[in-house]
Amino acid sequence: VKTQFADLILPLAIPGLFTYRVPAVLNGKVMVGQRVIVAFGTGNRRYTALIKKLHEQPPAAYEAKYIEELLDDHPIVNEQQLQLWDWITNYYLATPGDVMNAALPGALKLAGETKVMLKQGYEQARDDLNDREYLIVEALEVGVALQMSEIADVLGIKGVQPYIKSLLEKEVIVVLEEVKEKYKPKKVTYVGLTEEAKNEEVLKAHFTTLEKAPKQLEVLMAFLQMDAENKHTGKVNKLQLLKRVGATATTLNQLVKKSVLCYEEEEVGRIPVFSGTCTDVKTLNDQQQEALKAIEQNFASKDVVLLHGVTSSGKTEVYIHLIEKALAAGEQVLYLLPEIALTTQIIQRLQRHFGDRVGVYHSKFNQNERVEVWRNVLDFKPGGDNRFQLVLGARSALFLPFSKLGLVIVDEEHENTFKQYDPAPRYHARDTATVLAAIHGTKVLLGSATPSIESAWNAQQGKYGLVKMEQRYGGVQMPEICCADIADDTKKKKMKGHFSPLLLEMMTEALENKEQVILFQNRRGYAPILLCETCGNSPQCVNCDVSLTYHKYSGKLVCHYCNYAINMTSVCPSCQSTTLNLKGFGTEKLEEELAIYFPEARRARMDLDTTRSKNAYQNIIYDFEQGEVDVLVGTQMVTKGLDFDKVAVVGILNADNMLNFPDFRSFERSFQLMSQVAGRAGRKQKRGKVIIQAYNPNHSIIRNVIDYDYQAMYSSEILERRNFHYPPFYRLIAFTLRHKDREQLDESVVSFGKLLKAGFGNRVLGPHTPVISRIRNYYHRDFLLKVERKASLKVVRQKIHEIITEFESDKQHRSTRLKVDVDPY
DNA sequence: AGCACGCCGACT
DNA sequence: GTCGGCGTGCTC
Repeated sequence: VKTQFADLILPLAIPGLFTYRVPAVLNGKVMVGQRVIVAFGTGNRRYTALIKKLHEQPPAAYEAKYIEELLDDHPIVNEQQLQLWDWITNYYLATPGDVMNAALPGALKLAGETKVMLKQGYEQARDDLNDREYLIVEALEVGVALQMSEIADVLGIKGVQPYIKSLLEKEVIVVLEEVKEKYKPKKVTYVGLTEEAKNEEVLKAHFTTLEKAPKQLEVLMAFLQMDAENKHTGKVNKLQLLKRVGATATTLNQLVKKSVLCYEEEEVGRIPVFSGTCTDVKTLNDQQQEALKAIEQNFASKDVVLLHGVTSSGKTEVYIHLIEKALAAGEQVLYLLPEIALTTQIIQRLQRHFGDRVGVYHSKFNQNERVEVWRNVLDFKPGGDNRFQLVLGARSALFLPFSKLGLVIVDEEHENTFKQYDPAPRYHARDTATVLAAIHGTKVLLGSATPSIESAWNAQQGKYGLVKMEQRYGGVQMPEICCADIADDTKKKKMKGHFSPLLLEMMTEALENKEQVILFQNRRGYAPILLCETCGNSPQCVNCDVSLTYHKYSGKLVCHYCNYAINMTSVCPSCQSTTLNLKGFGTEKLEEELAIYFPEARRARMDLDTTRSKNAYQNIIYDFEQGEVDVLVGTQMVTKGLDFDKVAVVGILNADNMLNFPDFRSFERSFQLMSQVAGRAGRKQKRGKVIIQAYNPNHSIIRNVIDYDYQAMYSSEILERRNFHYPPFYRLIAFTLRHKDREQLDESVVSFGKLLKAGFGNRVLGPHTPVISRIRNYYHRDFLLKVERKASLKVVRQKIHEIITEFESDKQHRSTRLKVDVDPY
């Protein structure tokens, strides 16, 4: 038998794979896609690695280490996934380890904890120890094994390694390499009759003896009753039983002690089983019917179809029909949504049709729940009755172990949250989804009311199919949008706080009619900055190059980049004068002004600060839905996933704010955001109103929003993009250099710039100092590379690799951090 | 990423 | 003198 070798992906940001030797006992048992435990690096730390390739070539240049343990009987990652991982690694210039880290749920990556404990007979070496070694021994004498970090705490220093090494040599301690399974199955305790009590005579006898213990008798009776209700399965949920009787576990334990009842544990899923009944899919109206037909026709010749349908045109119902067909064909479906649009509303709607076949996967799920979804998707059997055959998820759901995808839907396709910023791999879920679909030989449907310029362009070029839905469902009218000129209102002193007379009037009317209002302000906090009128200074973050933002509820000035915070002050820190003034405003301030002008209205605020806890977001939406709230103030979050019937007015407080954002996408994004919030207004009975407040009401984008003219926005943007070499005509790759020392950074920037320009000439823009030039004490500089869309990506990638290698080979730049972002958003 | 090795400043 | 800081190189 030949010795096997395995090329492994390690969960680290190191390029390439590592070859390990398969021990004889595992020969023939190992498979690609299984997890193994290996020692890696000088410290022999244990990692969970994944088998990428098996072969029989012993490495020539080094002696391979052995695989220590095989964790899975069957692969947990399939061939299609590995193909996708490869594509992401290459396209986004990431490492295999980066991709593995993004793809595998944390609980599947076992933590190798190095612990130490005292060795038998350590006392002999006791006199031979220095102070620190003695301290370690003393700490260990308590009897528990300690982690390296715990020992560091005991000593109060960082580098404990030398002492550990010395203690090992003196044979005072031993090292334990503990690899812990992180996933813990959830268990439920059931109660059943013991074998002897199943005999009727014995049970009768128990009844007699228990007459003196009425509470126990009551529990036993309840057990028998519940068992009968359960159709005599012989087991009853312990907690339910206790709840029914109002007894404590002590009573039940007595019965167990008397061998009447016994406990048994059973593993259960954490994800609740859908218990409602499924309803049939709804009949589609004419527009939906046509759209469905058009999508299917397009799928015959195109891999991707863009469904451009106005807000509440009934896109979801079209999706449901397509999903139905794919599921009926025994295939899996992936339905991607931006995180914030994944509300109970949409989940319940799909569950109503597809019941238990719906699975959900997003970032608010804990690690154990994620593993359960993963395993369920992995266990998919074509043609079987499968849980999680349809997965509704945020971008990371792309990485689930699908084996037979029949359809991928990317809803709200234009959303920039589909792009992962940090950490690597910096992938775009929409673009990755098209690759995933291709691997599975299936189709992608992109949906949006305001498609991204890229997708619209692809559709126009015939690369994607295009299907439109232009009417709102049920004949609901589009809201009337008007603009308030707040420059003029300010000049004439007609503004009340940040409210224009027009907005105030509309809100008053709506509230009088018991209708609801949504206010959109794309900035959280109370006021962005505190400005000193005397010296012009404003309190800055000590770690980042930004002004601190005032948060009234906490009485603090907070940095939105690193969370550094100081107490609010009434004295200028730089000139000691008391002429401090708050400039600009955020959601919190808006909510407060609301209390002044609409004291009667019930208010709620929805932004990052109010939705940190798991259910906060759902609760706010629920309250608003139930009419418990009259005015909802929020950031971007209010633009998504909300379908309300009573919203009469939507106010956009400061449109210029987003239009002036220094980014080539700011017009596109402003159009999308404004159109999306506007879509929240006016449902069944009445035409809604949208007020856009702006200093420049004649801005072309605002006009486009008012006229519902996507096409005009698209045309002018396409022109700009073509002229100034932006996507979709050019591919962008952003490079960011970071360093704690500004001079070192500048030196690196010069060298890197030279290399980049030597390779790509005038396609390189920069160096450029970002708006926030320092974050968490690191200074930043950017370069932007624009390459022609038709240029060979392989060649570009190769060149970039060479440039980076050359740059990093110069020791001078060792401590400069370089980040590469392909298709930055 | 994380660990070891090696070279320089502040304490006994 | 040494302890402990951090820059540099390597990991199958």
